[in-house]
Order: sequence, then C-alpha cells, then structure tokens
Amino acid sequence: MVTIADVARHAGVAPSTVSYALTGRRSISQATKARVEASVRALGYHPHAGARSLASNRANVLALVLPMREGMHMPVMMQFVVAVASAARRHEHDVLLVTADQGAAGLRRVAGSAQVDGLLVMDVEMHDERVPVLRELDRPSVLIGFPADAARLTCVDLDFAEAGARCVDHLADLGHTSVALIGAPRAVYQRDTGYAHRTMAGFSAAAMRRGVSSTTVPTDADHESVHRTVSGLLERHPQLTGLVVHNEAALGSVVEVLRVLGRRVPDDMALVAICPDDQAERLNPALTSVHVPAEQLGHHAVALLMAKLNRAPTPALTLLPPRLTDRDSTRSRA
Amino acid sequence: MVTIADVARHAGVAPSTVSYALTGRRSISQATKARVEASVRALGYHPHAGARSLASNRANVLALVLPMREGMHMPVMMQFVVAVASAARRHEHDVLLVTADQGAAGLRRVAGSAQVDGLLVMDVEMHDERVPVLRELDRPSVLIGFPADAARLTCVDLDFAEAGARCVDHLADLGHTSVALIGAPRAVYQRDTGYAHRTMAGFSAAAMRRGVSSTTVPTDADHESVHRTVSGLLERHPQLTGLVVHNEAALGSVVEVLRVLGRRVPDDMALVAICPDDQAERLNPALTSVHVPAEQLGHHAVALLMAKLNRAPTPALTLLPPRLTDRDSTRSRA
DNA sequence: TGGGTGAATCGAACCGTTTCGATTCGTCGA
DNA sequence: TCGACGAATCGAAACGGTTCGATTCACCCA
Repeated sequence: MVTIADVARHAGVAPSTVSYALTGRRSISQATKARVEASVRALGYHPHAGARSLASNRANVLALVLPMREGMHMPVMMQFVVAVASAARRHEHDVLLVTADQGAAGLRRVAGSAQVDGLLVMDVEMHDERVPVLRELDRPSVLIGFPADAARLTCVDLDFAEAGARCVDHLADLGHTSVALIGAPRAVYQRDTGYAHRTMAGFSAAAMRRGVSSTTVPTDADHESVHRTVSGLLERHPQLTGLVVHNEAALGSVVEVLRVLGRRVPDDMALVAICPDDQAERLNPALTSVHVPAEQLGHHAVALLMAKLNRAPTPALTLLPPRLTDRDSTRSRA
Repeated sequence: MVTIADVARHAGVAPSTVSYALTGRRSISQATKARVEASVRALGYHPHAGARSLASNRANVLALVLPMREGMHMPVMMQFVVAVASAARRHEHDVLLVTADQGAAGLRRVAGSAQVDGLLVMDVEMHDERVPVLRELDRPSVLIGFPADAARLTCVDLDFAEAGARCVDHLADLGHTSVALIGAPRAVYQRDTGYAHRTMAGFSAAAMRRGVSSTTVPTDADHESVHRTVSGLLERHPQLTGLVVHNEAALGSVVEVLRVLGRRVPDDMALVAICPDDQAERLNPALTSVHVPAEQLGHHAVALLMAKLNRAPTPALTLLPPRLTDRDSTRSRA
C-alpha cells in the first residue's frame, strides 16, 4: 500500500505537508502543492479511509436506512437511493446501507462505531422506535417523513397534504362535484405512516372547503383487489366522476379496471395520480398527476444533513411544494 | 467515546484480552470472556470501525456498484440491493453504495482507500470498462452478469439462455408452433448487455431444436411503444399463438394491448413472462412465468464474495437454474 | 522435586492519517 | 540593523484498535 510517507518522500516534504496540501486545512505554497499532487498521481496514492477516520474523527460516510415494509413502491425508493448516493458524492461522502430490519440497534451500531458521520432515515412512521434513538445519538440525522413528535429533529418530505388538496382543487376547477381518493394498502394506514394520512387529510379538507363530496378508500395493489375496490366504489357512489389515486403499484390496474367497467377516461371518469412523472406519462392515457419528486427529495435530504454536519443552521421541517401537471386523464366538464 | 481501554479497565484485564475475547482469535477463559462481555454492555462499547480497519486491514464493508443505465427494472434492482445488504450483515459486513456513474475511478477509489474488502458489481456489460480494473484490483470481486471475457473473474447470474429455452419448451409442449420473444428496450441490446442476448439466444436455439418458428423483437416500456411492437408483431406473424415477454416494465402494457386488440389470454394467445413471481401473480390473468430470483442472486453473490475473502475455492461461473411456474396465461391447445 | 507443557493473559509495537505547537525564513517597519 | 510578523513547513503526538512474542501459572510426569 502507498502511504502518505511514500508520497512525502517522493515529493521531498514532510508527511504533514502532504496532508495539508491535500486537505487544504492550512495554506501551502502553489509550488509545493503542485509537487505533492504530481507525486500522488505518480504513485497512485489513496488515503487510507480507516486511518483518516481514526485521526480526523470523520468517516466521510452517511448511513442510509432503507424501508422494508410492504406497500412501498420500489421504483420511487430506488430513485431516492440513487439520488442520495450521487448527492453524497458531490459532498465527498459515501453512503452505507442499513436495512430497516436491523431496527434501532442498527443505528446505534453504525453511529457508535464511528462508521458514519450522519444518518438518513427513510419511511419514518408516526410512532417509530428509531426516533428516540436518533435523538440521543451523538450524530446528526435527517428523516424522510414525519414522526408524530418531531421535536429536535430535522425532517423533509413532499407536502402530501397539499398534494391531496391540489388534486381536489384541480378536479373541482373542472366542475367535478363528487370525488374519491384511492390510497395506499390498508396495512400502510394501519402502521400509521404519515404520508398516507397526510394525503388523505389534505384531500378531505380540500373537498370540504370546495363543497365537493368525497370518500377515501385504501387498496392493495394486486389486480383482484383493485377490481374489488374500484367496482365497490362505483356501486356505492354512482355519481362519482373524479378519482385521485395515491398508490403507484395499483395505478395500472385502476386504469384497466375502469376500462373493463366501461368508464372512459377522461370522458366518464377523471383521474389524477400522485406518482412520479415518468410513470404518469407511460400510461394510456397519460395521467394528470402530482409528481413525487424522489430525486429532489434525496438531494435535499443530503443537503440538509451536510448542513448539520457543518454546524450550519437547518430548518426543522421542510415540505417540498407539490407540482400538478395536466395531462390527458382530466378535462373540463362541459 | 468508550474505547477498548475503558472496557479493559472496567473488566480488570488488558486491552488485548478484550480484543481476543470479542474477536475470538485466541482462546480466552469462559470467566474472563463473560466479564468482558458484561463490561461491553455496561459501558455501551462499540469498536471504532476506522481503528479496527487500520489495525486489522479489514474494513468489514462490501462495495455494491449500482447500475444506472436505462431499461433496468427498478423493483428487481431494489430487491437485489436489499438482499445483498441483509446477506452481508449475516456475514458481519456492511454495504457501501457506489453509483455506476463514477465508473472505474469509483472502484479504484473505494478499493484503494481500503474502504471496502471486496466488490459486487451489478449490470455488467459484455465489454465493460470496469472489468479490466476489477482484474487488477488487489481486492476480490463478484460480477452479476457476464462480460465477454470472464477470465480470472467470478460471475453469477440467472441462466437466462436456459430461461429462454424453458419458455419455448413450455409453449411447444402445449402444442404451439409459432412463438415470439418480446425483449428489453433496443438500447439494452445496443449496449451489449449479456442477459438480454443470452435470453434471446436460448430462446432461438430452443425454437430451432423444437421445430417451432420464432421471432424476437425489442420494445420500450411506454404504452405507445408496446402497442406498436405488439400490433406490428401480430400483423407480420398472423399465425403467432405464443408470446414470451422479457421486459418487466412493459409486461402490464402487453397484457392490456392484447386485450384491446381482441386477443384473449390464454385462449387466443399464450403468454409466458420472465419476471419476478410476485409481479406475475399480480397481473390478470396471473402469468405463467420464469422467476427472476433477485433475492437468491443477491445472497449467492455475497456468499461467493465472502468465500473469496476467506480464500476458499470459488467457482468462476455460477448460473442459477431457472424455475418456470405454470399459471393462467398458458393452456394446452386442444 | 524439578523440568516440561499448554492454556490464559499481558505488554508493546504497529497500522496511516491528522493536528497542533514549534521552527525556519524572508520581508517590512521603526 | 534589529525585532516583529506572517507564510510555509516540519516533527511528534495522538487516534483506537489488532497482533505477536513474552510471561505467568497450574498441572503432569519422570
């Protein structure tokens, strides 16, 4: 292994000078710096990460705690993971995966062993056993999602309440007077996941405000469940003309079931989805949708964590504003 | 921070004894071991990962190089990633993410800085710039997929050629005499991705062997492309009665397009998919399919890498045998 | 009884970097 | 001309583990 001593010898300086030349923590003359950099390239030097973390008390690694519960939409997660990894690299950090099944002990382990400088936790539930642990850890963290008690924590998420409201507003503006929300699987609501509840709350409140009658119903993503959900919904609410779907995995089946049941989109039934833009565009017809900005969320979460690591002031709560794009699944009611 | 010296003092032994008690690299009396473990718990001791890696020359971390190219199916990737992370934990290792956009330099960086003990590389192409780098690295690696030249490398993948063949055999056994393969997006073939080519080759060879006429055609996953692909296929090959689909993202649209075009599945058109079982089961009708065992692949890849780390003999090439499950999208032709 | 043996434990060196005071040297102002 | 000053660099002490040779001690057998 090439060490900093080798580089120092090759460049004719002291090891500490090499360190300062590379980290920039003290001023080094241009000439020396250039010489050191040349030696680094000539020898193929890479600082030993362990030694560096031992001496500097910084690992340059962020932990990313994965969700593991059912009902999560994999493509959105994966987009988020990739966004986090590349954002971290832009800040000279790497990303260590922690699976959710390790629970709070996993957080203690990676933080306690100084393996990571900070933590990013996905899929936080309202009452999450990890939240108190994060609070007592000596390392900063950023949560994606909101627990019931967010005191002394930094959280970021899409403003799902506003997203639900925007869907209702869009439909109401088009003249609809009876709308329904098809949401996440029942299991997601039962385990008290914030985003699902918040969408529902925003949806219902907006309907109330606009004087539109509304219902909400959960659904599993398999075809049969979707069929049961949608046909049941249409039976109980024959006057229904607008549907909001907040369930990426069920989206395709919803469109298909409507067709099978003889409801044309958008003529007989308007449809608004809450899902990533590329998914909305891929379906037929292309769906009017509120974008779920997984990539932006990932970048933002990393930016917040880096700010905390640099002891910069950080907003406790960040809600990204939803963006609704009008496509072919909604149209003004003549 | 609690150090090994603190634990040693608390337990009334030397630091080295604590180390041996915890790592088990030398025999320690039951009594002492128990005392040390009690002190560890009492003080909440976690060994400093950097110090450990510096002293022992082992980081207990594996690199996982993510794919970033279009046409990859996110759910399968994510399943694989999670499987790798949890398998690694079972071997006392963590997983560090490396995004593919960092290219060969990323591999050099994480290996050269001793940040990881070994590397797992997903989505390897036939002619991949990373392959020669992996060969010259001083750390073991396992590839998911096969490059054109796999000499001195360890590779693991599903036996896609056999998977393609099994689909043909199943259809031929049911009496079909004209079949087609709807494959990955054209871009995937153009960048010379092994698995797509191998499925195609296995499919064509089996058709030849069984005396069945066959075609293969790529498709993008958006609804319009699928419509174009499928209707074009049916026009050019009116006698077609069996379809194999190796494109997870397009699967839903294929089923829907067939319905729109008035072909009932399985009565007018038999359908076999190559995709994860849960996806095949979720569609309507439930699809006969060859399972893509992302989870099993992840576990296997980690097992191979751990074997290499332990200097155990390791097979150069591992092809997991495909498993075809008969469901409702195929049926014997009366 | 004394030397040999093996299990259990100790002590110190070492891993490769960062960091903090100390040192050198050229420059400037009095 | 001398002292002060600041920029550039050096030297050595951490950082917290692991590992290897040495040591202790109880026990056994000749």
